[in-house]
Amino acid sequence: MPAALKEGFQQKSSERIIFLADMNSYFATCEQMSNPALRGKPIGVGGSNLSRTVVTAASYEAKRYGVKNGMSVGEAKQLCPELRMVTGDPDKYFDTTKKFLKIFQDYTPDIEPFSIDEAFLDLTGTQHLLGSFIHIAKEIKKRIREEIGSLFTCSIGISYNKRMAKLASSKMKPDGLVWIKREVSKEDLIWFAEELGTTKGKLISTSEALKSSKLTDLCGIGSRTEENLLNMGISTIEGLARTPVERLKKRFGVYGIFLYNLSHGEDPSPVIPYWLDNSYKSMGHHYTLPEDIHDREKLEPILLKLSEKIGRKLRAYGYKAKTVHLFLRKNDFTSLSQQHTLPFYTNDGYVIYQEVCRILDTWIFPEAVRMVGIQCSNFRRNHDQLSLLESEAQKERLIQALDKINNRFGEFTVMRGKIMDANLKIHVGGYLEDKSSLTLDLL
DNA sequence: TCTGGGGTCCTAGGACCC
DNA sequence: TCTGGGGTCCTAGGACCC
Repeated sequence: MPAALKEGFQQKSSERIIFLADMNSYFATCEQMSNPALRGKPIGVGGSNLSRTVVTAASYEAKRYGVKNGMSVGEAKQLCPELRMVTGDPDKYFDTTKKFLKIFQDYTPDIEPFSIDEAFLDLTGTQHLLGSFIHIAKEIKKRIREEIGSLFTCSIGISYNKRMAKLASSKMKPDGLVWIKREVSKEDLIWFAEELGTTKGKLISTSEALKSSKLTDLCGIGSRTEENLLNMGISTIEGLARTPVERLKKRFGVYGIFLYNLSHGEDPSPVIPYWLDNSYKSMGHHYTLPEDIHDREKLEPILLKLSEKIGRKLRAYGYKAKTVHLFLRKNDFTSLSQQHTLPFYTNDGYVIYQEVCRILDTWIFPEAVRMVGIQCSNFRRNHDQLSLLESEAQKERLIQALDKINNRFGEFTVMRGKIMDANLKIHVGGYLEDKSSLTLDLL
């Protein structure tokens, strides 16, 4: 092996090196780690109401039966009768996410979390410091197993831009290590095999990778765009790549240029480190009702609960919001949706709730509601912790007190009277609608 | 087999201001 | 009284991701 090759590929100096690390069957593995009884078993993680949910994440044991993420529980159980459904616990997953991001930090500060279970790493220019990229990828895999949990595996895709790295990571699941390079020589293949050792992985060229992929395998092309392309007579990535960019621009606008680039394996978008942009643009909660609701009175306590939850999240992250968005899904899957912008910013769940009610006032209440969602947007950073007005200040102090209690004892230890009426959760206490006085009735 | 819950970005049209 | 054009804010809706 020539010494020059040992150093790695002859990358053009302008070429970037991007990793996408994707945790495999993430939620399911988190559940199997925290509950040994679930290990080695086909499980699915779903929403709070397991009869009206979909499988958010299936364990690999379940995937072997053909269970896929996004499948309804009924369908999944047909494929795999012994499938065990577990209600998801976002806080638990988020804690684990923080752990693997911390591992990544040892290799580069340029980390862009892409979702709760995957992140882009820009390793451009770090090779001489850290050794070959294959070595880094192998080490990351090893450390995740050793430091976070033996069941955790991740697929790592390496390429010269984000979307190709993403495609690479999807080419071998679970636990794969795939590099997509513009061109692959015989020497490259030999070097790669040697570096890889016993680790599962492969090296493929861009053209090979694109040829073996469907349009929707590319991150950024969903079913609607696929349909639209099909109507234009484009059914493959090759077909898309042959289409004049002008035609795509005419049909899709700016998005057309993105599609054109994508079909050629190009994606100029930078890795944006989390420390440059960790801001939220919106926060919300959706809730699929255990049973359809037919009248407004039954829905109100749930709306209040969702509003309070958003308020707490806004406060936790130091935001105030100005726009409130209400969304109802009827049992026939049509929906009602409206947004209102307030003349001021708020992080008070009750204010959000009141605005939701004002929207509701303008609607004829549907016959049967299946799902309800509230979303807040139009944020401002909440620098002034306490308002100047004394009544406002009092309200804010109360909210802070509630937050403290909730943070200590878990969500909804303290709830407003109305939430208790809803009988949604075991309640320990409540406080009166008169927000100037805090009354805790501890049972 | 009836389809969850958390987000992101973009476009287009209307209101309003200067 | 009529008119143009730019900028911003707001709402609705559509697409995408995991």
